[in-house]
Amino acid sequence: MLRLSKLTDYAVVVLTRLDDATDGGVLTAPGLAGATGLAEPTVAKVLKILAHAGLVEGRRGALGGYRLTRPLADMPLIDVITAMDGPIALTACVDNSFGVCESESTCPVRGRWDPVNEAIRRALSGISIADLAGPPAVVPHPEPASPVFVAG
Amino acid sequence: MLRLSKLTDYAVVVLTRLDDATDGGVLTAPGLAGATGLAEPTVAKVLKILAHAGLVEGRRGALGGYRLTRPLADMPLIDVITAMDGPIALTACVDNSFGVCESESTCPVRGRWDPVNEAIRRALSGISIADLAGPPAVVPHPEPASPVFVAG
DNA sequence: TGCAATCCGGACCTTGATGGTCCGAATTGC
DNA sequence: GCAATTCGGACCATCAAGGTCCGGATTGCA
Repeated sequence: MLRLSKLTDYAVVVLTRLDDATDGGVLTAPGLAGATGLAEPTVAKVLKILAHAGLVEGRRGALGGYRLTRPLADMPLIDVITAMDGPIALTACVDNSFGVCESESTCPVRGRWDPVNEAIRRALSGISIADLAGPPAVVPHPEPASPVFVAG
Repeated sequence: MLRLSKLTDYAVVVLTRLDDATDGGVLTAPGLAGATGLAEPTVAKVLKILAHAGLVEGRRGALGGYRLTRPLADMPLIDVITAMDGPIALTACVDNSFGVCESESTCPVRGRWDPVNEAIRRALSGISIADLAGPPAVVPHPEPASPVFVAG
């Protein structure tokens, strides 16, 4: 399905929420859970991963919480995806691990996925989280009569 | 991981192999399995899906087999991915299914993934299977000194 | 100094999709 | 009529993702 994990989706939601109160203030995991409507342990898990990647900063103790390390406009989407889902690699045989593919000797596309990965990586680098949050996103109900579906 | 399924990878391999003998001749599933080194039922499954998508054409009976419906240069990669993995949609809440997201009312990125999907779709549309097969792919061993264990 | 709030790091389990296999039915050429 | 082959579906095993939970460490406050 060429889908990225739900955690990545949650991460974007959490980051945008975190941006709303980044004026020096921090937000706690339960607070973010309440603001986003997501389960508290899930939000905590997302925040931990994001903190590990350096996208957010956690402060322990009472009055602790999380805050952004940089504005969302300076945070390309690919950073979040890489943090949550790992590096962009459509196929396993594209990295430097040799010898793991049993049909290596007969594989005609060996190493040929690189430009594809590069194309996607480039497409994703030009989009920031701020672009996703965009203008105070109040998407008007997109006309339920029209069959809008994003087929490839 | 933003990965596509192995079946898609197999499909590209099978298609390129099929291109080698598309001069009017057809290739059987067992024949392709032998040529690619993949398991026979797996190849058959891939071919069935590709045939259903119209990318290859199957002919039954004795002397039957599969053949390409068009040259690989006219077959964009996105067609194969769509056939094998379904339509490109990074997140579930991007399609027309409304009301399935429990945090729909509070989600700040609602409908914001569309440009991302579009960017990826555009990046993938510009690459054909022929580009992946590329020049008679004999990738020069990039690591001659590394422990090369050819598993197969 | 003790207590409460909060993050941190990991283990754990469930669920769903994926990968892979197999079988019977239909079709075609000899 | 027979053999070869695709077609269509069902079936099962495996694995990663999604989600939950717990103990420990850190910080601020009374």
